[in-house]
Amino acid sequence: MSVGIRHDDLRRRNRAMVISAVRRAGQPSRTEIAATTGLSHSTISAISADLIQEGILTESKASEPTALKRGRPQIGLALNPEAAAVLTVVLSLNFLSVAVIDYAGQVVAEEQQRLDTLVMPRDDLIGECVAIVRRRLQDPDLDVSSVARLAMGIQGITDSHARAMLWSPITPLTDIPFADILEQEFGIPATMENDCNMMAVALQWRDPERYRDDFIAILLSHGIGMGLVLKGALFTGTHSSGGEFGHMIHRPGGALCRCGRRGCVEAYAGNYAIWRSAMKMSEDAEPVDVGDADMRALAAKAREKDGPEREAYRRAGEALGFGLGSLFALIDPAPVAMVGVSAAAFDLIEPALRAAIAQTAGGQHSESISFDTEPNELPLIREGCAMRALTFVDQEIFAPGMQARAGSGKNVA
Amino acid sequence: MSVGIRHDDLRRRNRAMVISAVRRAGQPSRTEIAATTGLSHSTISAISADLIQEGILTESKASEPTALKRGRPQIGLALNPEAAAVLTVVLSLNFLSVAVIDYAGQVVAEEQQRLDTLVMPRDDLIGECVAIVRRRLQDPDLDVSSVARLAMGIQGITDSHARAMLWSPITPLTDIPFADILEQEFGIPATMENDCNMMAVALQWRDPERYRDDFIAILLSHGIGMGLVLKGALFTGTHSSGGEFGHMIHRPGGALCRCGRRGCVEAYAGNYAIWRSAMKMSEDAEPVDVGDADMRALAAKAREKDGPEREAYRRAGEALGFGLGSLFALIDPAPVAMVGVSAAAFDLIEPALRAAIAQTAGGQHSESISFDTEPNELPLIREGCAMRALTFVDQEIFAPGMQARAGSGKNVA
DNA sequence: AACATTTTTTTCGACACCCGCAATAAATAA
DNA sequence: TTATTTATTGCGGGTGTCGAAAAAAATGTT
Repeated sequence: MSVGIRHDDLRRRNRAMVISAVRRAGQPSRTEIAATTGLSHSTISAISADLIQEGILTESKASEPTALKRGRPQIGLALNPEAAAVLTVVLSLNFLSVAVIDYAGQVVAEEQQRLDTLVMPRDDLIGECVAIVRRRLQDPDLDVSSVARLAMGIQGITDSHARAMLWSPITPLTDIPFADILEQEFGIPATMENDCNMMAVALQWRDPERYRDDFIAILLSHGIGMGLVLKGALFTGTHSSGGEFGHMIHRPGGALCRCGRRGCVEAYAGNYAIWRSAMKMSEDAEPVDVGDADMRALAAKAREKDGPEREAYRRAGEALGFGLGSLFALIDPAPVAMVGVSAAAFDLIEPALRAAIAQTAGGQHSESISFDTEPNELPLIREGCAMRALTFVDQEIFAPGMQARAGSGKNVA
Repeated sequence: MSVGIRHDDLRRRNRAMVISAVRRAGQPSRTEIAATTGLSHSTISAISADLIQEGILTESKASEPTALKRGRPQIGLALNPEAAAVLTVVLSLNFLSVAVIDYAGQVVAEEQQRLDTLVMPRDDLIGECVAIVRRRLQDPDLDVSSVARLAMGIQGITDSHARAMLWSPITPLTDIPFADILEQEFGIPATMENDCNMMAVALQWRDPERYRDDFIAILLSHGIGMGLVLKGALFTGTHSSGGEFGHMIHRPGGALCRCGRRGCVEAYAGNYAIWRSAMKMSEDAEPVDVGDADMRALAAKAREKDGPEREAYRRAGEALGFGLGSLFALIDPAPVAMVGVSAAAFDLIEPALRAAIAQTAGGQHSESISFDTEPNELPLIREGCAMRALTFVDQEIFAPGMQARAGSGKNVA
């Protein structure tokens, strides 16, 4: 049922491709773009002339350090920062932050706020989110009409269309259609993204060498989350955001998980599980939230001497290793980024993880699987939301389907 | 790095789309094709005139039963059976079969053969495969030059480019580049496909209502295999054929698996595992191949009275249930087809499977997950290979990139 | 300093493709 | 026999891309 390609789609797609090439490459010349896209110079010339005229791209002659070559110097093309703006909202445990980002990807304003997400009633939680966005949009330095997209990120499960939060560990509330709420409130298209997916998106932009076609981002925090990129594209479930790595089964009928079930990977490797194990509490003990400082202290103790703390990290590593082994059986091994506060304790986790993965089919060449760590997840999530929103603007607003293109070309420098 | 769309790609893609629409719909009229593809009537008219002229499609006025409508009757378009042919090779335990299929998908010739795959030396195994293909190609009824593609299917792991068998349970041999071998021998493009992937492809063609965008085909046989379709496309690993569901970890350090590791799903749910368990053998006992007749007898005994046989199936169901639960945590639930000899014993497996999956995050609405069974996998594998090869011909040969189109239009009726 | 060389970018003419609309074809209903 | 309905084809127009040539903008050379 895939649909045919019309003649006008052609221009649309090639426009999108040029924009995307510029966003990826920074300041490519027309010749470079022609090379990477495979289109002819004439076409690139025509499209970029359009884009410059519409104020989406600018010519940046500022490429002095090139020189030293014969021939006419290349003219770098860059994204016009004033072409549009996007706004990100990241909601995490007891913490809310927003940022305004210009079209070139630079943060131009931000605001953060503490709040008790675990106990707030539904209307308050929604209200605070709406209020902080409104404050940013009312900033006199900001041209509201240029804000073309809102992207919200949250820890937990979202639906596969990125419209609503279905479930989250940071609140007992469920099924909040944040995307619809924000759209109705501000009249700006919005999405509700899963935090780990956004981490993966951000990594892809930060380090495209390492994180390109296939890789995994795992959040080691209160819960265990995963963002998965396969064949260059973000992998999502068929109904939800999917990739609930933390709730793959490690030991059938095993330790109590925060999700209410038993034996999930998270029930051995989540912060609360490590804590519970280190404190020699029962595996049936109710999960509790553990502060980052406490986790760091726990890791320090585990490094100091062998004892229940070290054993707790060992068990976490084992659960993660067998879980990754099962995952790798499905998708083949890929580079892994460990993100979050417990990623700072990865030295304690890694030996058991590697030992476990080596016992699985997916870990055939376990020594060659490489792990990278990044203790702070929030900047990654924000960055991912920003890039998600910006690429939406690139594709859907600046290379629109069949809508009138009038009105989108604005803010000419 | 995705490449731009050139002007000539346009026609190519739309040609491919028309062919694909005809293959899917059977005998659609030009108007129907225009509707499903979204292209204009003029375009469809022009493209189908080309395709008819080249002998790829034919007009089949044979649609008498339509009638009863006013207006000019539709002219059905059909694939010209003589436009090309493909050849499938299915290699399974002690069994080799080939079939020649015409462009419309009808089997025109087949041949089968027993052989001792487990003990054959490398050259003999390859030699037998080549020989049986050669015999079919030398059939005087067949125009060799019309054979446009070979597709071979094998139980086991293949590489992600469908070129080579990497590992298979039917032989101790590894890394046989069957695709290259066949191509060199016969000068016809070939692929080496994973059996379960082909089962999934076949199901998608057989019952597109049920098996469309997202579904799972699981082979319950000597080993446990899986073919996975996500968002309408066959899912493969990044390096191998992937989807080694049978080697996800059910119980860390548990029963001995045929792969040499411990605790895999297959070590509880493969035929040998069920047999081992029913015979009250140790979980460390070396896996043995069990005949289909023995498995059917075992299932009969399990149905008759409660005992170790029934318990063995229960355990298999549990392993499959927890495995599916972990899988569903990643991709969300989807319809499942159980294929293979033990699928005929699914009545014995299902209760424990459902009980297990209900204990997992992926089994949230476990009662709504539906299972279908199909005891005979070989026809499915062959069908999948055939469709794979035919769609390749559709896309790469009859809607070629920039190659000269001369020489592909042949066999005009 | 003038001219040659190199490389990038733009311009121009040609060609291919798709679309919309009108015309034609082929049936049924009145 | 004529009107109506539906399917298919033909034609003119518009748009997009490509290739080749020209123009532009630098460095090297004499």
